[in-house]
Amino acid sequence: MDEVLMDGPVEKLTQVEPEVAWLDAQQLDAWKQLMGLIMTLPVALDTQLKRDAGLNLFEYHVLASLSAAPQATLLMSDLAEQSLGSLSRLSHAVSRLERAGWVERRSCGGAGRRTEARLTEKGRQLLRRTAPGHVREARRLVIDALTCDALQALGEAAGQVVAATGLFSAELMGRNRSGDR
Amino acid sequence: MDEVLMDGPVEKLTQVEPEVAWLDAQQLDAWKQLMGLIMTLPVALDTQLKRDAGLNLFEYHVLASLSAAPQATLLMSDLAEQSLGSLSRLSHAVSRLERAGWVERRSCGGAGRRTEARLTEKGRQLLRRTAPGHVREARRLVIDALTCDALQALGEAAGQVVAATGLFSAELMGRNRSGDR
DNA sequence: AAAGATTGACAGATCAATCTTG
DNA sequence: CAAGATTGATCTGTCAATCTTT
Repeated sequence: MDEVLMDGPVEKLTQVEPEVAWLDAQQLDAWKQLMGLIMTLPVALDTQLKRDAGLNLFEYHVLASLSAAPQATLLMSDLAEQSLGSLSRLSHAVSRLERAGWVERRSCGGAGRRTEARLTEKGRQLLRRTAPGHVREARRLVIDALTCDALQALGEAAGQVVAATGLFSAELMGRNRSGDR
Repeated sequence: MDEVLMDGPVEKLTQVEPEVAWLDAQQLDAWKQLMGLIMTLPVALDTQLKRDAGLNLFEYHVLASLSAAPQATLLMSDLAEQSLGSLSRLSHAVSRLERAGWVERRSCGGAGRRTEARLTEKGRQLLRRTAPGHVREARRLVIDALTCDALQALGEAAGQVVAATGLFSAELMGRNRSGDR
């Protein structure tokens, strides 16, 4: 079985492509496991949350980010960063959450069309009810499935990948380097 | 800033919930990095593939799985497993790929409504053109962003998470345990 | 005009229902 | 009828265009 996934086509490339180094067997194996993770874990987490609370993972993150903020309130653009999503994705999500009565919007002064989102009491209650089941799933799939060291290593590596994408500010994800604070 | 994400609400639970152990600071940090990874990496890979080849990551996996199979042909249900997706998701995806002329369906005898998918020559060419850019992105974001050891650790951990979800057969993901074969 | 946010059209995923063949 | 696959409705995310406020 000649894999033509990441170790390259069998035939020589005659492309303009500036020569890529294909992956060796070890790298390829790690890559496949990682693809398994990203195709699998979000689905599993979404499924549990949707079943038990009618939320998806992103919406959960939105509620959780708000609940952690002073006044349970955050500017939309800050909330987007905290929740690891685009502003557009957030805006749609908040519309849904607002419709359900879990979040409220409030436009506030300042440059641009500044808007704050606030977690309602009803939203806080939902989160309180939902968190235990979510944590249980997190433990089952990840935390308790790995040794302490393996979990640390996973976290470290994940952090470096996120940094490499450049999609979210380093400070946001920060606070994990060994022994600080 | 009292986080109410995974370390639990500040107030005591008065739920029927059978007591969950909240995450400690280290676990929480690893979890957050992991969430960063799964919200971030698929988006980055999809973006590159869509821009350069009009494919998303799942469709790429479908083509790649076929190209690695004998006769570049696979039963739909086997292809779904190989590509890490549901049968329904696959069916929709193959319809698109077929419309574009990259894959062909062919119903074949046997129990149920057995159908084989085959990579066309045109599909193989697309994959050949597309692979280098995808590998380059994989290197940039993951392979070359980590030390060799960190990558191995990431792969190992990812494999165990996939196993914990139970979503894909162990044999499928297998072949990575230390030193076998 | 620039920052901040929303919108609508469209592509893709999921779920439940349905179809097909042995 | 059971295994295998498809379908359609519905929901979510993305992208580009647009709106609003300073």
